[in-house]
Amino acid sequence: MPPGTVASTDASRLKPVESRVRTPRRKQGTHTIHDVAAIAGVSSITVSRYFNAPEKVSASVRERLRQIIVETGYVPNQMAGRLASAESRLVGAVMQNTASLTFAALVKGMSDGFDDEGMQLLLANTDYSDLREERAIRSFIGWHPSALILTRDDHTPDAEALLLAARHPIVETWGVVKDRPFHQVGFPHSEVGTLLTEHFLAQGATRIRFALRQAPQDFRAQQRAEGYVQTMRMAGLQADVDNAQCEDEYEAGAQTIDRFAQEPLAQRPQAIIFASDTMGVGAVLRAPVHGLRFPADVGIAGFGDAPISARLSPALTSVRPKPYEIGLKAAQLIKALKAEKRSVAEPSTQIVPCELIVRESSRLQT
Amino acid sequence: MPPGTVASTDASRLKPVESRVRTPRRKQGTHTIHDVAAIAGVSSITVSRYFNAPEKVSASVRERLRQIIVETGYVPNQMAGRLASAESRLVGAVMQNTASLTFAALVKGMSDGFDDEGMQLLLANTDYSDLREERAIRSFIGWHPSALILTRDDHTPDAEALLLAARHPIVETWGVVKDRPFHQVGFPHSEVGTLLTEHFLAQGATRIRFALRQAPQDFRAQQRAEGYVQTMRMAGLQADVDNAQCEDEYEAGAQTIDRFAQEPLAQRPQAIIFASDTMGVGAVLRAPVHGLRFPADVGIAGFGDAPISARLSPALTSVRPKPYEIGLKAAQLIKALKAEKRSVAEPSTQIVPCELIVRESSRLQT
DNA sequence: TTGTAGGCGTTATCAG
DNA sequence: CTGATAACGCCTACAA
Repeated sequence: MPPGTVASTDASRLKPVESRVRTPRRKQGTHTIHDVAAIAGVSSITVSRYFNAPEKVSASVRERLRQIIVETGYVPNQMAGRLASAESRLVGAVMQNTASLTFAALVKGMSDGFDDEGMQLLLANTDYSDLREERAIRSFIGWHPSALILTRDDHTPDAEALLLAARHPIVETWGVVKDRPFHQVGFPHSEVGTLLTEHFLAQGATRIRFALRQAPQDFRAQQRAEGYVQTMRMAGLQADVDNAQCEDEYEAGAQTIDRFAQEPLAQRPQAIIFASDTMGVGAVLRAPVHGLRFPADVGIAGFGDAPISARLSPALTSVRPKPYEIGLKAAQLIKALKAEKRSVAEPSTQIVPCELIVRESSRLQT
Repeated sequence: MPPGTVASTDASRLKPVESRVRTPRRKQGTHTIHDVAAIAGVSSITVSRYFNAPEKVSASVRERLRQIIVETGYVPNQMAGRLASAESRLVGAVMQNTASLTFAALVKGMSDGFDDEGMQLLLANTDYSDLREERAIRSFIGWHPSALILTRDDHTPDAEALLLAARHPIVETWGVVKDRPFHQVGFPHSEVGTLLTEHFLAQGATRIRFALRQAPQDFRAQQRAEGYVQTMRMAGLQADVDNAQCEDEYEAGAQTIDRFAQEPLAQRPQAIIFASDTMGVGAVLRAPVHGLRFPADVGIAGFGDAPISARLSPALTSVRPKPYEIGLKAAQLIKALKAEKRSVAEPSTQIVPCELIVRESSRLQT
């Protein structure tokens, strides 16, 4: 029935004829599925099937549609399609700091993971603010996403409630902690502290320091420190956490070394674990000022495996996380859940372990 | 009218009662605007106005709705809203390599720029492939985005055609080149080559080399080299482009220095411009092997102002691009275009200039 | 393999 | 300031 025509049923006759007064709202310039169908002389559902289940369309019709679609440049309207099917194929990802290499790699992993399947990634940045995270979650929920990917586990109470009420999978990535009601992909950050502490313990060190930068938002660094503290305690040794109060991370590492240089030789730690490679690099670059050499004067190590770490002298021992793999696995998990339709049931935990990369900086000469 | 009830107008009586045969498709569990309206005893359009134009709703109704919305946890379905209003509030961003710091900063700028306004960012990664870019553009177009942000200007012919036919703003970012039919925000990469070349020319250098890494995808580095070549020609000097054939960028810079060290003193250039800071850093870290010192033996400079560049010895002279600002300005441009509704008309070009950061590595001692 | 009818949840339009 | 009605463009359910 072409637009503008009114079906003349008995019912329509009951009303005055001015019933067709509304002006149509159709945006001009874009073709609809009906246009394509009309040109091809088929019904619109056939065109729909051409896109969503081509095997159900006969080869001849399929070929005709292919041509018409190329000629007209028709692209199905996702808004309409997703509304009708109640399946958005949109995945919301909420990042703490899009600009950091780690989160950027995470995003790339997700992006690559979703590249097939026609899943699209909705991205939000929060700058470590839980309130901005809540805002982002709220916005995303309006899009009825196929899944939400988060990068922290300490949400605001309102956000947590929203997530618990959600009807789609929630995946918390990067860190992994116990007893969360959502899927998790990543690794426990405390393990990093443990790994590095054990590395030095195994070499016979007893005085090991952990150098942290005061940055309340980065609770992951705090978790790494906790792993260190616990491991030291288990070994019957005293934990020694150095807190640098410095905006700049390189400078924080440098200041840690400045303080170290002031200490009497006998009291100095044999090893320093930096909360991040950035701090470790800052330390390596500052050392010559004090005539210090690593690992001769003190063994050091970091976390993150920054590209520069392997190239410094001394090369910096580090723990390498795998953010790209984590992003990729999160995407794969979501695709698998979607395929199985067991979306929300039994949250799973997937560990993507870090790797200890031992380099010159941590080889204690005992 | 609760679902399932049929209004018994005269018209409905004319048909047999089996008129309500279809099963409703409503997803259970989510509230709709009608539910909220029914509870409040208003019509659904009033609820719509509560969200989109609250000032048009009386204070008393507004307060009642606020409560009901909190209680029910109602969130408007964006899919339906955007379909009806034909305004998606979705912006598609196509990045070449999400994992690089530059693109990550670009994304953060956009994200921050759109944080208000309820605009959402759809992100795609292409790994420098123009075919993947075309795919991403095609997917995004189905979402009828409010704008598309791209990070290259050499699209496939099909992609270019899609973009020209698009009814929303297209913004090409990062690089800026002449005679494009779209908005552009960024800077001409050739200018970077010019800037650095002039920096050395001004210090009296006549033998200046440009060190490039063979990486066909990174056509921006090529553009920087071209700026150098042109500036040298204008100065009546001979261009001298060194091509490193190396996957790793640090190593490429190191190899450039290896080659330099082999050259007879008299023939050596007085300055080397690296296509990127990464190469420059590789050079600085390799120099001690050859007993070379910058700038005493040769002045060097890079591009990108990597965080480490300022902290090396010697500190590396660099040209600092402003990816975050570029992303932010692209977002602001899109918001402005939306406000003015002059979406596609007269493409604009907005230069976000780079900054030359002169450090020790390039101070020629003439 | 193809088609018909109507719903998905919202907003534009027009009327009070 | 509030409401009735009909789009928006596609897809599910059912029918042939």
